[in-house]
Amino acid sequence: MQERYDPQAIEEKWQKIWADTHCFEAKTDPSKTKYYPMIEFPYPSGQGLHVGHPRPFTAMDVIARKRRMEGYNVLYPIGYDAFGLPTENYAIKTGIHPAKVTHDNIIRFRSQLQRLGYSFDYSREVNTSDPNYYKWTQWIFLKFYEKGLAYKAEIPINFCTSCKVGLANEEVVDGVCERCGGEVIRMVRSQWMLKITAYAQRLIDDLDTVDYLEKIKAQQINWIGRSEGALVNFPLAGLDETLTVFTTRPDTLFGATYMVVSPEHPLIEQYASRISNLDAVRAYQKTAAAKSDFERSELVKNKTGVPLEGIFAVNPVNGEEIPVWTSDYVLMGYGTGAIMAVPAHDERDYAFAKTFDLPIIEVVSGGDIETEAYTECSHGIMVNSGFLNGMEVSEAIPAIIDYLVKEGIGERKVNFKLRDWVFSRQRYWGEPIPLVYCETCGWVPIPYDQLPLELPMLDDFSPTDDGSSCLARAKDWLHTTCPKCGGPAVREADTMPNWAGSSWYFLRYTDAHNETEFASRAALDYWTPIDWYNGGMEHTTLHLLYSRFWHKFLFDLGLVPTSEPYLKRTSHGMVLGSNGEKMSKSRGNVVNPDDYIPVYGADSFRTYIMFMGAFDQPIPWNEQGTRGCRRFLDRVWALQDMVSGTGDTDAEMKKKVHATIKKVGEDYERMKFNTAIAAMMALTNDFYAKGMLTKDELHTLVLLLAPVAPHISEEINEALGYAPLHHAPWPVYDESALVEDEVEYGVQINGKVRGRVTLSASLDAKAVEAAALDCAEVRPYLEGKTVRKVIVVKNIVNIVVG
RNA sequence: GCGGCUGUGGUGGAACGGCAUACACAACGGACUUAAAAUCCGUCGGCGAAAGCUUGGGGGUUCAAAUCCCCCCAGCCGCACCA
Repeated sequence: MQERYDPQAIEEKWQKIWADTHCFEAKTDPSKTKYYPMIEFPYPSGQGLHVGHPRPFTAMDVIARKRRMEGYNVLYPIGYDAFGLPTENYAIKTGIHPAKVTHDNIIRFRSQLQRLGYSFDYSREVNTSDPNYYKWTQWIFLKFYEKGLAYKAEIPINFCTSCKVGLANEEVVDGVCERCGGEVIRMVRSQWMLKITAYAQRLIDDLDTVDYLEKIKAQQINWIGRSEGALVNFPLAGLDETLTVFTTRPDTLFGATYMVVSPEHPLIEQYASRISNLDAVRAYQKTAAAKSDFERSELVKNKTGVPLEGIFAVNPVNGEEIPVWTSDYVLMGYGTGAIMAVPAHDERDYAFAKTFDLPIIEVVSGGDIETEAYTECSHGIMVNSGFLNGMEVSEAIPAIIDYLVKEGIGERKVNFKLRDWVFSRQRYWGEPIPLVYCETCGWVPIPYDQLPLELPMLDDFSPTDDGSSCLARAKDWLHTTCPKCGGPAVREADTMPNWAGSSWYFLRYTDAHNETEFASRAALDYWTPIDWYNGGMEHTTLHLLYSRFWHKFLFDLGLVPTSEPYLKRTSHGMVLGSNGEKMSKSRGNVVNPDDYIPVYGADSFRTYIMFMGAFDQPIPWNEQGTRGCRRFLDRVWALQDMVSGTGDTDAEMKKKVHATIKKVGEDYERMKFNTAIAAMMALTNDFYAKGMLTKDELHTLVLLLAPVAPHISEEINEALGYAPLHHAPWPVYDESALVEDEVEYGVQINGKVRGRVTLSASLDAKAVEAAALDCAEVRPYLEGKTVRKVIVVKNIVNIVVG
């Protein structure tokens, strides 16, 4: 008689064995086939792990453990994305140094992870805020600088006029500062940028070479936002100057009745003296500056704007003079910051023209421009458009572009929504940007052999009055000498964004302790690319794109062996609070796994987090379910007392066992963890119904269960007398055991199931059809009707009558 | 607003275009117990008198639709300085 299932004792025992034997520490060994699964490393927040973390961690632990059982050399690493805003804000509030806060949080995270029994290789941990790590982040940044892909630009930041601090978008709530409710303005600062747009086309094209979920590819493609069109130059009346616009619809050029420039467009400053209503324009610019791009495009229905009185443009194809307006629905960051407005065929322009009573000229027939813009863009017929008249839109586009090129008034242009990456933050808790500014030499990089450029130790982390990070107050650190000329120089006081360290951490895992390179070529050649990367859908556009960009850059320098970092990318749904809302401290609905492990055990917790719902869908936390999974593991444990004999109980049970092997293996690969667990529950129920099982059958069950609930599986496996199962072979099903000799057919009349017949599997379709027609349950439905057609497919017979 | 996704019993969910509701949770009944808990065994979607109807609503494709297409409604995620 086995003792009662005691998860605490079992889990402690096996976690110690795994740690003592270093069995999950990966060894670079080219004689073995590697497998590199990865999760997104966590941000070590002060709240510790919440129940959302274990969902992806457990999922990939299942994959990692299954791969080991399949004989692969597995690297399943873990690290900490440790720079960032919450830690810095906590430091400002408490005066405790962020490095200390981070250190303590990481200790807590690690112990929580270990208690969940993950098969991480803790010997390769990375911490992005460790100088030995960010030395290489800085090194890569200098490579970007060296290749001309890091540059300075004037970009607005959110600035709280009351606390005098630059704010993240997230800290601006309803247009005011989240902390003090003060007014937030957009203040232009000179910031470092990374030229991700240089890689836009390759970031789209290379998606064809990787196995990402289609929705992830779609998100990336839409975010990059490639569109083909033309640049068109509009001369300004009476000035030796043209206003250039980007348009995807050059075919509608004859319908352009006015132009709009963004409130930040340099044209306004350049010709300020000619604008007769300058006060109104200035006032409008000020209002627009307070809004984010997001707010601007959101308020699409109520269009606002001001004409630039005194400035007119000339439509280059028909010589018409048209007014120039400024409006905040035109964004400086997209295209040229100016548009030609064709209200008849663009919804935003239509709304604007209606608001300000501007002319609307139809140039594509087929719509009703009295009521709405007609935006059909392929088969409409051109009208009121000179030489384009009579063409379909699809013909008119190349025709007008040829004309523009020939006349020297425009050119073909591919445009991307993707913008270059603003890489400066006015913060303390980030990687220092390793450049100095010298009056004589300009921006000068710090020599590679002087990296890392460490953050200076400070006591006060609050920002300075002008919005610079507190580094600007560390005078001893800030003032230095120019590495080039030896003259006085000032360090860059901005730091890098949190995204920097997470853009290459997967490379460091392959060789985490290397002091002379970010990773050795041998380690990179063996371990990269990552075979399977799972993460949140919320990282699909930014982190995923940024890290692919860095990887391609390193590939171009010959520093990594592949142009894509991840072969496969999947995503998990968020675990919501029990009220169905996103878990957050402010909502008070955060659930911590620490509350459940002592009560139910880590295995029950892991099983439930995988069982609770479809892995790719969001799901509210529900404590009750953990109890159900504990009940399941109790029942598995108690199977030990029902073991009798070896081999198969009987042919019927053999079929069930092998069907379960097949189902569980396939479902793990498809990330259908919930149905894999349901299948193991069902098999367990079958053993109970039978009242017995063999030793081999129990062994098979614990092998299947091991990736999800490794501790209890090891314990039962050991009690059965087998060697530890974390490298035991994954069970193989016997196809011949699955063959059914009878099939139950559902018999439908016109698609509705009316009866069923059980027939030998060897019968052909004709015989099945005859048996179905003769079935007692369906005969009444056939009386007085003509059988028009009978379809026999799989285990369905559909009889069409009329 | 733009982009992506989701909608099935009291609840979480299952279902290569092929018998809707597997597996659990909750509830209820029984056994065991002085009793309770635990455990084990069992019942369990709704409406309709019935034929039947029923996968957010409406249309379509198909022999067959939760699944594919179109429109609508509701909700979730992201939107570039949260990570």
